[in-house]
Amino acid sequence: MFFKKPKIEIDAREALLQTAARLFAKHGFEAVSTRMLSTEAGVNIAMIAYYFGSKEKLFEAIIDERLPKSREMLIGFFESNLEPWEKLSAIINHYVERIFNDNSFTKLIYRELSLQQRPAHSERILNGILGNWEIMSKIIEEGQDKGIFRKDIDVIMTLNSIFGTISQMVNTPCISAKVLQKVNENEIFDDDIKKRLKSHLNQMVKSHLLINP
Amino acid sequence: MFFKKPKIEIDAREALLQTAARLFAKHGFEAVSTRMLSTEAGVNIAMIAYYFGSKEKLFEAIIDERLPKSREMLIGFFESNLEPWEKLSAIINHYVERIFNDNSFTKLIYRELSLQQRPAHSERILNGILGNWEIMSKIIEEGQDKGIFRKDIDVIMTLNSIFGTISQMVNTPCISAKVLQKVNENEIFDDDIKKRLKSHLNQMVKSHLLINP
DNA sequence: AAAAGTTAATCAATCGTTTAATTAATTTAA
DNA sequence: TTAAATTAATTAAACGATTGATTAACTTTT
Repeated sequence: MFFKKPKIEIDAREALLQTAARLFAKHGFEAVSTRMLSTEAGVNIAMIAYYFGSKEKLFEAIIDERLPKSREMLIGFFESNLEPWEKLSAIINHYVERIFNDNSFTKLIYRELSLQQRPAHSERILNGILGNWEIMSKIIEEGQDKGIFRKDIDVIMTLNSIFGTISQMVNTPCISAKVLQKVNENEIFDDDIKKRLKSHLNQMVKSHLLINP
Repeated sequence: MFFKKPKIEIDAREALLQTAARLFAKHGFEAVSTRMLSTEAGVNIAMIAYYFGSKEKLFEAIIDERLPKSREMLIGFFESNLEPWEKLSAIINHYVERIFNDNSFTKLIYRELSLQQRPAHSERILNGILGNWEIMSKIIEEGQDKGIFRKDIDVIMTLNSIFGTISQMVNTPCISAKVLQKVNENEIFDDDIKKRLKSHLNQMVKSHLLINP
């Protein structure tokens, strides 16, 4: 044989992780049965316990795998030599890009925080998010120290608005879809809307933060 | 007998409606069993089927009861003789007041829209919200026509930010609580934070919308 | 007497998890 | 290099528990 058989199939563990992230985001943790999950992933139901211990620990594995990536991005911009506003703008654009590419994980963690049913999950997620907010806060404070940003703004509430705007698009795209008269909810996540969201967020935060917009 | 025995106890139907709204908001629809619900409401489990037909129809009854109230408030401000900005500001303040008073219903409908598991529910909720957004849009357009509001802003994205900011506080108060170093999540919903949220939203939307802020 | 409301018990279905048996892959020993 | 031994991976079947819903008997109200 000249060519090895290409290994297209991913292993059971990875299949479970990916399928679970997608299904949990779509239907919610409780609504996804272990049977539905294992069938969709194309593996035996016992593989959940074998690789993760339980359905709940599978959820935690998803969180632990994806949360750290967000932090790396933020630190990258934070430590760059961009001006404060450029840093903030770059981060906003990066977040928008990400959720338009794949919003399942964001949907997942926001709903988990909203429910607060599983303290272990919430704790993990909260610690991750807290670190991100601290970095964002520092950037805004940096801009204030440099005399570029207004000092009479509420930093935490401003972050609430930035992430609130984004999560509104992630968690209830059906509203925007209906208002924009799209037939299908997924039509929301196209290049046109992405551009509009970026432009709007930048414009709004800019006029809110900058002393000389 | 001079005095009738005061009827303090609410009937089974009302007890189920109130308890269900609270529990669904806290734990999610799937996580609330009919046994947990009926026990908490202090009625027999069979009362759910007797009064509503099923657990799902009980959910729909909650929606149909509360959604119309939101519309009345909006129309009231819309038809008032306030200036566009005053209308918008009053509505924002009203929404903030409401969620700080009781956020369970808001939490409920946002999670339902996020999940989109039960199309009948989503449809009901969406129609209600769509009407609200249309009224808000008209107010903004009214301000634009009067030359008070900027014309180069994205109306729908602006509404996304307003409601996104509010729903961020409703759905993930734990983030704000952690950032603001509150011990308990519920400490977020106090008068201080309410004032801050109102002030921030007004300030941000004002500088975003008004030509002469 | 009729209707409305309420009860405890039970229904089949599904839940997450576990078991014991079997196959596949890897390591060890000759 | 080969065969045996060991470990890892996977399977179908079953576990007890819980799910939403229903039944028929009973009590209260009209």
